[in-house]
Amino acid sequence: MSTQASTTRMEKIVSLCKRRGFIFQSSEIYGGLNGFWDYGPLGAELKRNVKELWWKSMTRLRDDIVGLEATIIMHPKVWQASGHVDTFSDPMSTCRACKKLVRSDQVWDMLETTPWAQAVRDAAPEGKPDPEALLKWAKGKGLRAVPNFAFVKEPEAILARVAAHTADWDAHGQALMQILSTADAAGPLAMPCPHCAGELTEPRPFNLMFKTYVGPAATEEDIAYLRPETAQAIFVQFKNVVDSTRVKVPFGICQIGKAFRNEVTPRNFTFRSREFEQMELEFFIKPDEVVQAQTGSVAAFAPDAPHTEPQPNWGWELWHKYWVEERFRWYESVGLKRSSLEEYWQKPDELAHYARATVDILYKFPFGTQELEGIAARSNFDLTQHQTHSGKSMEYFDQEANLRYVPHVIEPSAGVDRLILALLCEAFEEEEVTDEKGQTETRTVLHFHPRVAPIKVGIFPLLKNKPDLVKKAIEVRDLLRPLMNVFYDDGGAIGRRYRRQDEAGTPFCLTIDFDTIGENGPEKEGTVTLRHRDSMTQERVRIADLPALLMAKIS
RNA sequence: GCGGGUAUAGCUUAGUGGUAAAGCUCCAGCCUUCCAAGCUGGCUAUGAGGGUUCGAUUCCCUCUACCCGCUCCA
Repeated sequence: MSTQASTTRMEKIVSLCKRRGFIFQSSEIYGGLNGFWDYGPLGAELKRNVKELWWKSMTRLRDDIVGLEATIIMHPKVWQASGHVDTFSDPMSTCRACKKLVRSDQVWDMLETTPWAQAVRDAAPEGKPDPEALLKWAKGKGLRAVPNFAFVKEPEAILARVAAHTADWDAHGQALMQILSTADAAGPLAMPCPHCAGELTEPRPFNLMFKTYVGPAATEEDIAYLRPETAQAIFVQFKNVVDSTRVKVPFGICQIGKAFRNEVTPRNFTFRSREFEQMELEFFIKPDEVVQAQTGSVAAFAPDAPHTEPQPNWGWELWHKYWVEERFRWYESVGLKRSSLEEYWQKPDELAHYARATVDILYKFPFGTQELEGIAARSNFDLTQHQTHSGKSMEYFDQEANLRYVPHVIEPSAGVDRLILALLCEAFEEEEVTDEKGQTETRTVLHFHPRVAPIKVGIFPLLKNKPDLVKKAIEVRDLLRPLMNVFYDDGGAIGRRYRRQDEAGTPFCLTIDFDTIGENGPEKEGTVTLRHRDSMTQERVRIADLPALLMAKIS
């Protein structure tokens, strides 16, 4: 899809979301708030359905996973142990030339291995600049390699500043490098961009964690954070769950909940938001050594073998693979085609320091193929961290193996809001429809899987000025209402009402007509028209059969 | 945070330094025997703040939000 077409498609989806009440801008009447979105009536139903299906597939349909619902604000030490306090607050600089965003504290490290920076260091033995060598480089190789470098642009003027420098030169050449990077003699000293040698802006703090204060005093000691992920709560409560539920490794703890990140750039509608919801599972497994000791071997990965039935001799690799496959199956069950998804194995240099392997499940959004879920093999990093920081043992006693160990973990971690957006993108279609008169028109329809559709069935009396039809329609509504989300509508022509439900993604509509109330003979009495959203076909169904028929389709 | 673009009704668009226009949607009524029919009536808008001006939706500035890049990994 071209950029133009994909942007237009995305705009249409955003517009539909607002028009029909799926997603609104947060605080819209005050101008909105960057990175925050609300779900309207239809969106709220859609999201509830999705979360419910995930929760059900994790907890109720399995006997090896239990649920948890923890608080958003936790002890600040949790985030020190997890590493978030360190990794989520970086000073950042932007390059004025190439506009890249760089972590300020990594600039000097990055320059260590940069060829052009090495050339500059070569022209300054022991950190003491050699003006002739520098000038030669600036007018030759430097000019070709890093034309954005301030020194290359004005070698003579900056060399004069180097000569006027009276303080000591440091052996790493940082003082020299800063003078060479700074274009404005009157301004503060700059750092060079490791990518293009352009001038970097002043470091600015980027705190990705939202801070708040616990208690009214609001002093430094009261600082707490809104959780940037739900996973840590699971690790923190690991012991309590083990002690209270009789679970045995391998087992999982799952949680759905809000998380908060002060993103640099919220973008792409709800895709990257500052307040978002996660569905995370931490699946605890035996360390490979324990599996080895118990079963004599750790099963090796075989590319063609299915990994649908867990085995006692599985090590982390097979458990990881198992969860990747499970998660793909689940995405297909809520209506994302396998062909719309991609599986991406992170390269070794992309892996977080704690991860042995991470697979991303990506969805082909109109704005690009982007991550819905990451499935990480995290070893026992997190539990060990919390053991160290809290001083409390996170060891599990394995009766079968007669061993004590800190379990390893496989973490499938999904973004709910991203999934909702993917479902909307997947479902959205503008169809050309030709009517009886040969006129073509556009039918906007959301092809949600009935399982996730916000409204399951629309219920219409064919005509609203015929009390018998209305009365019967209300009876049908009351019959189905306790079982599923129904929408009763008697406004406008019947075709209009069908189309309204198409835009809402309602898979079924029922029309109560004169046959239903027995005007055309007893054999048709008690039947209604069941209209299907995707095919627009109709069938005749007995009212008495509706509950079972519809329940089968939506569950 | 940086660069580029955009901002008029619920949606899509028009227009103007002097009363803001239309289509669709929505609401009410009439009509209507299965795919956005018709008739009548109705609600609703210049993102926020400041400046220039007798007068600003229009010109200028600031802010905010959205879209596209840099960045990001739920």
